[in-house]
Amino acid sequence: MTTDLPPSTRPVTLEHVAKVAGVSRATVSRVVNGKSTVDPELRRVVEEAVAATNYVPNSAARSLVTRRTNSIALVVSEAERRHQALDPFVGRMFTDPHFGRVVSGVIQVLRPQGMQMVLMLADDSASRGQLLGYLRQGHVDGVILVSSNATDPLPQWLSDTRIPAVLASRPASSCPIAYVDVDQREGVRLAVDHLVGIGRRRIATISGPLDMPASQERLAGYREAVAAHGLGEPVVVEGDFTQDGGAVAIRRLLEIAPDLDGVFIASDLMALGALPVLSRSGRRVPEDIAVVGFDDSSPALACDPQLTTVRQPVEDMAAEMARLVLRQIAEPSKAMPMVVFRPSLVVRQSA
Amino acid sequence: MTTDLPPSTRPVTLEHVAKVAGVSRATVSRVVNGKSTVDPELRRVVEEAVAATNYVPNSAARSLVTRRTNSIALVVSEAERRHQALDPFVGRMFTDPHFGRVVSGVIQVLRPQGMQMVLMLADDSASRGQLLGYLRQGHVDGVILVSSNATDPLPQWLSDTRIPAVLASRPASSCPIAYVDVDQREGVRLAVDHLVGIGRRRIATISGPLDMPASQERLAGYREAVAAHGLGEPVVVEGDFTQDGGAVAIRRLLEIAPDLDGVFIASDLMALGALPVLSRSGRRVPEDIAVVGFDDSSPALACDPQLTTVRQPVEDMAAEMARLVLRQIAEPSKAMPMVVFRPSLVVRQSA
DNA sequence: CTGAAAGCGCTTACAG
DNA sequence: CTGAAAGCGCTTACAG
Repeated sequence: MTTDLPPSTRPVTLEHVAKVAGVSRATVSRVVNGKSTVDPELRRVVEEAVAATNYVPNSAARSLVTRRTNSIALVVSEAERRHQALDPFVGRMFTDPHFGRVVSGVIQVLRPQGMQMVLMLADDSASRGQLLGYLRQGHVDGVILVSSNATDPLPQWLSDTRIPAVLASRPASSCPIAYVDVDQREGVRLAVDHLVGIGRRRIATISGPLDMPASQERLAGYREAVAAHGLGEPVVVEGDFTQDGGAVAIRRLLEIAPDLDGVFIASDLMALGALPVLSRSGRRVPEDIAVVGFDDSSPALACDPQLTTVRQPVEDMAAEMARLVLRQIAEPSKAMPMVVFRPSLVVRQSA
Repeated sequence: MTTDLPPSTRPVTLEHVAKVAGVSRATVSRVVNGKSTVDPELRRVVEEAVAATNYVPNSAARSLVTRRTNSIALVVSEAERRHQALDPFVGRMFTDPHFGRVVSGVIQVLRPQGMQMVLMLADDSASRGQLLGYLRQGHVDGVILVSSNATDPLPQWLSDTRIPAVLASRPASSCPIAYVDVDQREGVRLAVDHLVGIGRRRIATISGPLDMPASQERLAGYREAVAAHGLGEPVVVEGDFTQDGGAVAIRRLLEIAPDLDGVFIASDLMALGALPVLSRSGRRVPEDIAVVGFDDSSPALACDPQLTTVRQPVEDMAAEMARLVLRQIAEPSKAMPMVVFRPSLVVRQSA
């Protein structure tokens, strides 16, 4: 528990423990690694020596021979930023609570396995190249890729190199790689069904950027649901997943279709931008227009009224990603599993 | 750029490159590590061989001899959760955008140095013990500690073990360790000065949890500023840095001092909870009560009206933390630097 | 400037 | 079940 050794002493090695226990290094190694083939009495002696010396194995030495590092990379991949000079800070995605939930879910399963997570950012070709070198050099045992970039070459590269890898969503272009995703269409169906259930008939949508697969899926889900309920012409405005973008989009929507009584907004953050516009236009939420968002992120609670929204089980999905890499590491196989989770609807005040 | 090698081939080693270049391993090593003492012609030959073989050094082998891992740990330390069963997910702090900004700032300076960041969570004594073992085993070269835990033993442990380390804020109990912080009092002074500047005289505060040093400092700053302006009795309610807590606190404040015309709220999130209460009580913001928050986090923009708030240069502070660990790693010294940043006031609509 | 050799701390066949 | 020994891939005095 405490650190008894003089701080600047050389680290204790297997050799040292072996001497204390009066056995060979091999035996100490076996005990430390929990191999069963050790005499109980010897095992006890060794364990005492380990405790007495405060021994901790050197992981570099271990990695060198086992070719395992007990760590996986969580790679965040973003499109290249245009105005680097104006915005010197990297990794916009890091400040997204969604990212935090992914980290949480991943760490949750990694930790009990003694696996560590190294966080990497790939946001231009230089960093992507550096990343590949890093992976090929075997610095991590596998990778989980969270990409916000529709034209990301990483999924294909990962797939080519056969490094154990899992994507946080369906790859934009089909490529043989494991991934975890949520059933986007199902989520939107939930939203539209709910709106219809509370009597809405004139239901529009604000989509996400349509170069992102998730946005495409959500829009498709909207169209399907509207058709299924015989709701007439779909009304669609494309948004950009930002708060300001939500405000702009809802204004356009009100111009196009002033008689709306329901809207599905493809992200909570856009809904957060949209609500004040609605309120200033004299429309009450949910009485005049019912609003459903997507994500169940913190903006949903910041909304006034609080947002009814589609929840993805992000932590569960992240945990599953971790399990999938771990499995690939343990037993490399040709199988590229995909796991699709079901979303749920969180009903609050806005619809 | 591309991966020409058959995927399952053995990795290329120094040995291999040396053979191709017709030199010794030592020479290849020197070239790869940029040692200047190599004949230009030989260097060229080696560089070609490296490129031709697609050589990447094995980092475990390198670490084993250099005793450097080229990685640092970003440790998030939280108090133990009470209702583990109800809340199976770990690392609440990860979803805080503040954390994302720290990651961003740290990665920004680590990356050009080829250093990696491993993310670790310490949230109970088991994980703290595991962490210590990990550090002593030399798995990382240094650590940056972000602690939300007032009674965290980690700063002291880190200080005892002499591992290069930097804290993200002043340690709760004084202990000799480097840290970076923002001048909390100065920030509050900015807020109160602004409120006075727009004519407010009856200014209260909602503090953070008073077992946290940052909360104590902010409260002290409030008291100082109120005294400096001769504003009469301080009016204080303790909050808990949550949205709901903000709502509860503002209600109490209105009971205690119904004639308030200004309030400094020690976090934006609490302000987000407070504003709707104010509005429902019939008070307009900023006309009747001017509100200033702290953090300039996303809730500040989610507020309606948008929040005037104190901004900490979080990314800059995080970058500085990274520089400080790096410096400690490069030249271990007794000096335990502390760097204090100046906050600024972001004026929006609420005051 | 270059190379032969030792050594970093571990794991793992291989004998016994 | 246990130990002696080889070997993982690199860096770095040390000679030359």
